[in-house]
Amino acid sequence: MGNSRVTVRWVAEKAGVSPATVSRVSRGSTQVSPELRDRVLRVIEEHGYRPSHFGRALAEKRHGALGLVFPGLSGPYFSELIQGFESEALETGDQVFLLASHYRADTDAKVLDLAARVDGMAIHAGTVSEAAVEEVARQIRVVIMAGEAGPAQASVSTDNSTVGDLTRHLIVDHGYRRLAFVGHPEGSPDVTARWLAFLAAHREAGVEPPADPVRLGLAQSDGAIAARMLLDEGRPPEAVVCANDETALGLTLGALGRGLRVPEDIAITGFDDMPMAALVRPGLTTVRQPVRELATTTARLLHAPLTQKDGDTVLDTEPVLRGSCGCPDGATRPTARTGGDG
Amino acid sequence: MGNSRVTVRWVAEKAGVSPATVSRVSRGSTQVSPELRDRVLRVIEEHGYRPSHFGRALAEKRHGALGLVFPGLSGPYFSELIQGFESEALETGDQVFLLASHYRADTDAKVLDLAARVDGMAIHAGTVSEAAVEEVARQIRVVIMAGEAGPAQASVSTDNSTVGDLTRHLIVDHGYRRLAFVGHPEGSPDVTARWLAFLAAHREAGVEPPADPVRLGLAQSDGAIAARMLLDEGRPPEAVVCANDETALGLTLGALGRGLRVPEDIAITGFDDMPMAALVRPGLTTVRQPVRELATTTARLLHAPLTQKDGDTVLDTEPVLRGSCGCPDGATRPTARTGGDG
DNA sequence: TATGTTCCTGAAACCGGTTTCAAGAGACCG
DNA sequence: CGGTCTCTTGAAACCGGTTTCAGGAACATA
Repeated sequence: MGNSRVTVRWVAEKAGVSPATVSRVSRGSTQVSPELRDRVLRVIEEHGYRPSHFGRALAEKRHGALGLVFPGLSGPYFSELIQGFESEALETGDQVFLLASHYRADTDAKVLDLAARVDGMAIHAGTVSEAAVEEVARQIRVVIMAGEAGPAQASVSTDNSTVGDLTRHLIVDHGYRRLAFVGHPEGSPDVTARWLAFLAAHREAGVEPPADPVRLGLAQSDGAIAARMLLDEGRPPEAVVCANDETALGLTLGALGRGLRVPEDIAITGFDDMPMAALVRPGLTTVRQPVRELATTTARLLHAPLTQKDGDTVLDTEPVLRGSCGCPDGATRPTARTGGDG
Repeated sequence: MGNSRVTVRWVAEKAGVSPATVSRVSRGSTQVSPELRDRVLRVIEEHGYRPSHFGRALAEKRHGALGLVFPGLSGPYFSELIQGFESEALETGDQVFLLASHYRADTDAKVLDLAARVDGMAIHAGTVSEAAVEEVARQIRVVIMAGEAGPAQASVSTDNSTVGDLTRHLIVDHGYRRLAFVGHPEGSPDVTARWLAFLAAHREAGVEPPADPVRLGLAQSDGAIAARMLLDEGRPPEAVVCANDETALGLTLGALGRGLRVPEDIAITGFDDMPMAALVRPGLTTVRQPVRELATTTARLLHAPLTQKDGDTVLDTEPVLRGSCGCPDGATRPTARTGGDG
């Protein structure tokens, strides 16, 4: 029934009206008399007429769709990101098209292709080349998530400096001196900022930081690999700051599986405050970031008028102290930047 | 530069040719003389002309895109699924549009909307209502992944009966008598089949199965919740068969965090053989399924001619024995269905 | 009755591509 | 030199909607 044979003109003829009237009925315009409306609706119903997306988009000069580009889908971070973005797009009746780069080389081409099918695009920082972003921004509105934007785009990100607070907490409040950092600073702007905050906190506290981070990805399996690298060698660190919760949990699993105790033998922290962080024992000390707000803000910016000056929005984050850093499993705030009270 | 102002006709006038010629050049037809081709290419290059997706799709009556619908993005299973699907679609020059349902109620509407923008759609079983699938199948070609298809669609799935082999292995080879199953059979056809295989193996071995499964989702956090439900009560099971690796790892984390040993205090198995399964200690006993092949087969079916009789494809799976069930951490095959050799 | 409003409707143009078809130019053949 | 064939090119139709614009009917007002 719902065949592609049925077009406006076909329905029009069948109902004995003009294509204009069919169009008006199908878009719900009030400018049609009740009798004609009924007649048209009956034909539409009976033959399962659905306006072609082709024709409508061409005539309206808009797709009614937004693009969302991000690196991969491991874990709840992107899941939350996507859900937030979609719920906001729902408000404006837009469809969302997802594009996961998987860090593949042909991502730029796909993004360009996608740009021809959507009205605006949100791009997670670090997934697409700068040149491709510029090119897309030339055609449609672009917002960068979790990173800085070029002059032509807006951006929304979260405050990564809280990793510095967490690091200070480990050094000052718990007295750890030999820390490690798991994450690949060159891999994404977020990790870069977290690594720099980690270093800055060491400098401030007068403690020698590790020469290099443990350069691994953000998946849980990377945390398991980190466990092998850090725990199977001579002298494990006292505390490990992970770039996100995923790796922190992978590392925890590796430590426990090796018979180590957390935090007595090794303290571990993450970033994101994903649901698992509160469910594991001991609870994972981490940083809570408003992922959903990041997504909804981005979606809203994509709908703002093009003329508006956007600038870069930075959302607040906060430390969440649980058992894995050595705190009792009820959270408190870490030592403030100006002075320490143990 | 790359303004939307530049259309075929505009470029044509600028280059002193007809729109037909511009179209021919832009699609790479050989039926154009070198001089004209050069002239047109120069104008295209200079003004950044990009054929409107609207117009092209309307004229060609195809979108050059496939839809992929699945419930969520937790973990590597869907990541692998998506990558496999995309790599196959790349072969045919198709764009892939992802739609994650997140088990939300408005998924049917989104799927219908998506159906108007793609040439074919792969739908992961259990994400969309039967009625919506039928409706979509009426408009475009549909393939069901990981579940059974209605009469109008094809399907590709993997063999879940291997969970029975694994269960038998736990009962016969390791002598466990009190087993639990973590997963929600009503949630997806895959879990249904795994739960039934779990029950069948009990019946076959003459061992009393648990009255009910532990009805939880497929995320790692569900495994952590299962740990709370199974381990904090009076009498924990000797072995737990989890519906997938994610939950198995969440459960493992919960068990280790409570000071239990795996497999001495509790044996645990999963399904998927994701990368983490081999990285944790002890290694996770699980079932390997060809997720990538599942995806590529699906994508290929979407391109097959519409007239072809499709039927349902079932891909093989195999058990992978590691330390978490009690085996030594080098894998062997479990007891065959006909007889046991301990 | 003449005039002015308001409301409804359809003809036609338009969105931006592709493709068919026929015409014109030039090459080849007898 | 006339006829046929091949190659290149542009005019025009087409894909399936939306929207402008003007005409006609019904109704109100003077």
